[in-house]
Amino acid sequence: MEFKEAKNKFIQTWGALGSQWGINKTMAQIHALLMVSPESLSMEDIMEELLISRGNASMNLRALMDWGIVYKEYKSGERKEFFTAEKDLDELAVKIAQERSKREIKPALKVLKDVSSIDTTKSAETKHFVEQTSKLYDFVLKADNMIDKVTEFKDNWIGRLVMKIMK
Amino acid sequence: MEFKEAKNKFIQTWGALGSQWGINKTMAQIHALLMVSPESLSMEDIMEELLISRGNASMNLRALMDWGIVYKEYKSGERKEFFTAEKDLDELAVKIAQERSKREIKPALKVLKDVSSIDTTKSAETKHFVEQTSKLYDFVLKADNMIDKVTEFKDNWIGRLVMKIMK
DNA sequence: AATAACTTTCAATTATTTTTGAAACTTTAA
DNA sequence: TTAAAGTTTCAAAAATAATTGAAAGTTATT
Repeated sequence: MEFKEAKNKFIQTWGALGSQWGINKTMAQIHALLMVSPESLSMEDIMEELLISRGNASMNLRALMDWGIVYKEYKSGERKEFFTAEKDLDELAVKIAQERSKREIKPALKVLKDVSSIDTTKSAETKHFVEQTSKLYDFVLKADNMIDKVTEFKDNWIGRLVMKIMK
Repeated sequence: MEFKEAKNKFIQTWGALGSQWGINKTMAQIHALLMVSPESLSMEDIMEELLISRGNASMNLRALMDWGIVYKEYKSGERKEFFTAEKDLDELAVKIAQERSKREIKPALKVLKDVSSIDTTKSAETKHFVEQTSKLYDFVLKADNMIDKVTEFKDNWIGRLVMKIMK
């Protein structure tokens, strides 16, 4: 396998993985492309490499910047904007986790809290419902708190110890 | 808010969350419904409650059973099949994680390994590519190993200690 | 072995999401 | 201040994914 083929395979795979996880294909592909580009790329470069339209590139670059995992760069003497990806993978993981927590988990938690707070003096069915949704609330809250803790966690000694134990 | 409204809100929210994470809406809704049902439900019950077709119910129940998070039950005297959800949340989380690992992460890892193994004696661009994809391979492998370890992890003492530290 | 009860399959339809492309907008340089 | 270079927006089109429903397939009962 030579470079061009490997690069394309990587971009396609990353795109497919993204769409299985609720991130749109182009967004994941742009990110993949920027990850393996030693130099920052212009919108033109990206459109050309991925064969996508200007609008598509613009919208997905905006989304990636909103997620905080792609940055704009200005080159002196150049008028256009260049883009580059967050390449520190720990940083990347934390940002993605935080963003998804904020957008998806936090709102779901609110609903779980609400629905698990209904008056339970009624039927057995209601009791079971409240029981289950309360458990779910606790569980999701715990999982979500772990995300919040990861940033600090990966820097302290016991964290590193545990990482080691987990291989 | 009374029971019926709460139940509906829960099912809708869980369905929406599912589709943001690459699980189809109906599949997540059926699971949600079974989670809060004290009794196991027939396909008929599920169709009626979620207003979906027989085919849809059948296919998504099959998928949930493939994931190992919904089980068939037979009631004596009844000819039809009843369904019930895994209600132990730790068990649920582990099964979902394992399933997604098997279906999505493992194949992606294979690709990462392949593309990061190309001949690096060529251009600087190639060197950078191999460097980045190798890092990614190590990172994803580590994350995936953590999933494999969670089952045992949650049962042993240091695991519980760390859980406590993480609040 | 025929029939009734129930489940699965899958081509066609419907719904949802993504992408395009051209117009509107913004910024910079002359 | 104008025109060129570049970017964003968004309605319409295309692509993708989910759903239906009826026919085919199974299994249990008489």
